Amino acid sequence: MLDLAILGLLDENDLHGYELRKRLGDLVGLRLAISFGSLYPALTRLEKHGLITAVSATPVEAPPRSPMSGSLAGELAAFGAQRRAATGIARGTRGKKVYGITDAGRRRLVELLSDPDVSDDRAFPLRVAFCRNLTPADRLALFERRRAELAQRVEQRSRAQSDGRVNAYLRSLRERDHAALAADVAWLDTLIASERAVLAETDPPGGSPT
Amino acid sequence: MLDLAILGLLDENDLHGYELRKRLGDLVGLRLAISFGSLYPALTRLEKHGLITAVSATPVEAPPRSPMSGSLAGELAAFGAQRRAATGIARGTRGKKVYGITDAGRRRLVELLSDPDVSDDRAFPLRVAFCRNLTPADRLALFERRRAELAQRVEQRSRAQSDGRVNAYLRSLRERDHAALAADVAWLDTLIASERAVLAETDPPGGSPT
DNA sequence: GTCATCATGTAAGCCGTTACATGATTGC
DNA sequence: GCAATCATGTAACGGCTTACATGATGAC
Repeated sequence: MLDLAILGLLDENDLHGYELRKRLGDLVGLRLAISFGSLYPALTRLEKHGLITAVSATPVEAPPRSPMSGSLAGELAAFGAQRRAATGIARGTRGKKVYGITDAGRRRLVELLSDPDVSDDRAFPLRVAFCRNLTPADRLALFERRRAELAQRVEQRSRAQSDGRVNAYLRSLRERDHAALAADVAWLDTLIASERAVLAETDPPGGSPT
Repeated sequence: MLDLAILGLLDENDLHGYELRKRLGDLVGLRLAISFGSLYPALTRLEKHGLITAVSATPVEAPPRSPMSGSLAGELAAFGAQRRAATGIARGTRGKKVYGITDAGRRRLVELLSDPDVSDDRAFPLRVAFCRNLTPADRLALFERRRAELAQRVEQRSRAQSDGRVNAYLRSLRERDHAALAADVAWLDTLIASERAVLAETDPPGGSPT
């Protein structure tokens, strides 16, 4: 799951570990605040496997680093950054290790997104977050598999539900659970519908008459 | 979390490990299919700590083990539990290790239910499932703490949300996330309301005027 | 010059998993 | 007798956490 998150984010931007973690935090809300203790080893591992690579320079965008965006301070900081670059102390090459994704990494990302197993509730939102890397058809397949998975869970629940000894809290809990599942299915239905629309648009409207 | 589940279930019924696991499965739907590899060591540990104890006999209820239930079979099993060798049918004393909760275990259960930290999304449903072991006031406090936690998450989301570069999938994901949170808050509100009603009933309707 | 923040990393440990090993009971 | 299920356990490992250690940079 961590791999997916890292590859997905690096596919959008070159980033260093610290920044990567921040992005993860507000990516989906997602309750996904990975700790450094797992992030850095993961980065090292991915680099060793050739899926990402350390690119020494340019943190991608002009980093608006501090809230006190007073133009004076900002320009001073920018000036300092250049000076330091000139003198070889440049922030961006020294302490920081900026990573970028490789072609192999991109392939791996698609592979992770295409995994037929959609039962992991934590990972699925991540896969949706980065699913722009899939073809419309594969995206559709992903959503439909997930929908089937959830539908199956609904069915399972309704089967096992009828044991007599349930107190009010248990019942309430089950109702909540059921409602959440139903909402998720409905959400997937909207995703599926819009993906079908995209596919219909891409295909010749007349269709291919065999 | 496992401890909570085990103690909660054993507080309802004496059970052996195998059965315990099955109950966990359909307790809340809850995506909580604990494996034996963690269940049995946990039982051993809890027993060592005196929170549960092995009670050799009586699987609690007449176990409707096979479709050919019939009161006869049930009574034979109950009988056999005491004098097993007589019929050779009873499977309730030999291989099985039936556990029951101790007073210390019950205290521990209440302690776990009362833990002020309500941020664990997996554990919270379990706590609701067993919250009948709390006083109405403590139950109310539990629900309210959880509501506050979720409200805080909502707030957090709405703050971090406004970074420009979000594609359609990310946006959809966030909407889903937000809807799920809102639904959960609404659910807690119903729990809170009904708990308040209980408290109002218990308290003298005149209240204590100060 | 000192403190907060940014930044990277290691070590130990927790909590759970899968895989493996064993054996009793029952149906056929 | 043999297979399926019930039942208990151990061993190895996985993924992530917390705590710890280190150091650079920038604000004041």
